[in-house]
Amino acid sequence: MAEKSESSRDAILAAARREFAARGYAGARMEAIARRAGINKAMLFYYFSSKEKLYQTILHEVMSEFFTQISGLVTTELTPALFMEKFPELYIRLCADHPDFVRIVAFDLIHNPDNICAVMAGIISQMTSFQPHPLFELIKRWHEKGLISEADPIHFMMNIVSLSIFSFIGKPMVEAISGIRVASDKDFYRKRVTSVVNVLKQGMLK
Amino acid sequence: MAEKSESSRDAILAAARREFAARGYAGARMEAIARRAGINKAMLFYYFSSKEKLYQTILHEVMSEFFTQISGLVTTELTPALFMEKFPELYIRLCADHPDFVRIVAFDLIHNPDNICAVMAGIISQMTSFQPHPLFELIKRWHEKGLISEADPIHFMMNIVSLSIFSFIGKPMVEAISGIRVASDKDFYRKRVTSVVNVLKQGMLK
DNA sequence: GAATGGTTTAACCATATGGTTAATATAACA
DNA sequence: TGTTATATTAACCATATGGTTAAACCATTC
Repeated sequence: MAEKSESSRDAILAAARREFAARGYAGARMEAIARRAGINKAMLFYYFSSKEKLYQTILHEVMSEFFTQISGLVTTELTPALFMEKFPELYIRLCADHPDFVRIVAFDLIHNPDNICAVMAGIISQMTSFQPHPLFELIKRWHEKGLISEADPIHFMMNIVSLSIFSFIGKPMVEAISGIRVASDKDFYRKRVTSVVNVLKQGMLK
Repeated sequence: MAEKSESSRDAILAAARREFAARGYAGARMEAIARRAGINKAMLFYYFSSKEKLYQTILHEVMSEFFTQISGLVTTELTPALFMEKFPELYIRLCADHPDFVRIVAFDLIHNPDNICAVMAGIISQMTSFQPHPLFELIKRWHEKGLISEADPIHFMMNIVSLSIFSFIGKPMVEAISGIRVASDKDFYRKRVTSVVNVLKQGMLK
């Protein structure tokens, strides 16, 4: 019985993730989530008392996954060069493997930044393995030692994150404008990593 | 009377732009648009026969503005260095001046890429002053001449566009993670331009 | 000043949608 | 086997929402 209940809950979460990713919060339909999960709509409200609550659960799940993965990076003996290699590598793979996550987070960043920022802050404060402040201090020291050219850690990170993530949102746009369609997504993202790492190391390493 | 009609139409368009940007297509309410425009809801349907049509009008308007501005760039005698300076400069200013535009386009890129790509393609094909294919050919030639390090024009453009646009979506995220709040948006985006231009020129120019 | 044509409104309508209820099925356990 | 707690469903409900209608308003023209 516990099994059945678990499978229902999981089915709901999986279906909800897809639906929210595909249509955004306002566009998502509880009915559609139920159908996708192969259950009755009333079940949704049995397991999750409201649309809002279901959404927050998903959001939390998604963000946790991301931060857990990233925390693995920062523990290493970090050099700027290593960081600029490993971060895009990890981030681009992560986004490519979980396209739904990117859409959900991006949507919330655009339309509900306060909420998602609160969720992030909550997750970070609960994690013992990853605290961002030391990372930003480290970046500052890298510049003081003359290892990197960008003095402001915010812009340093922004450059890395931009190059890593944006293609997942902007790819269709660049394709539409250029008229060039990338042949295979897998190849595209592999090439993306090398291009990003090159630009970063050449562009920000002193 | 023509004045009054024009002002109603314009009021609707302005209100719709704000509402769609704030809540996305599905979350936007025709009622709310009417209220924001200071008119009756029925007026919306008098001027724009449906929500979908109103949205498409906005989308078209927004994209046209963008492409018109960008077309001004490409006509110049273009060198890679010049391009890497002027493009981020223009793009970041444009996005900072029209935050609604960014949100609308980003939303559609995430949830409805086919539609917005079709709109883009339509606008480009109608413009005589900007055709992207020659630009992409030019980029290819820059690499053949040994002026830039990235061989693939798609990734070359992707790097430039990513660095220019992403901060408008990701700023709250980086702020939340770092715990650092940027003091003034104006200063932030000015610094953003210099940081981006530095990375690009150092990172992609040979 | 009445006819004309675009503009504006209040009052409606049909339907979609988040959410509820009361009853049933099912497994576990005493 | 009867009791209990959880899981599941069909049928509802209230409200929100995109869209409509018919009448009024107003400026212009004849």
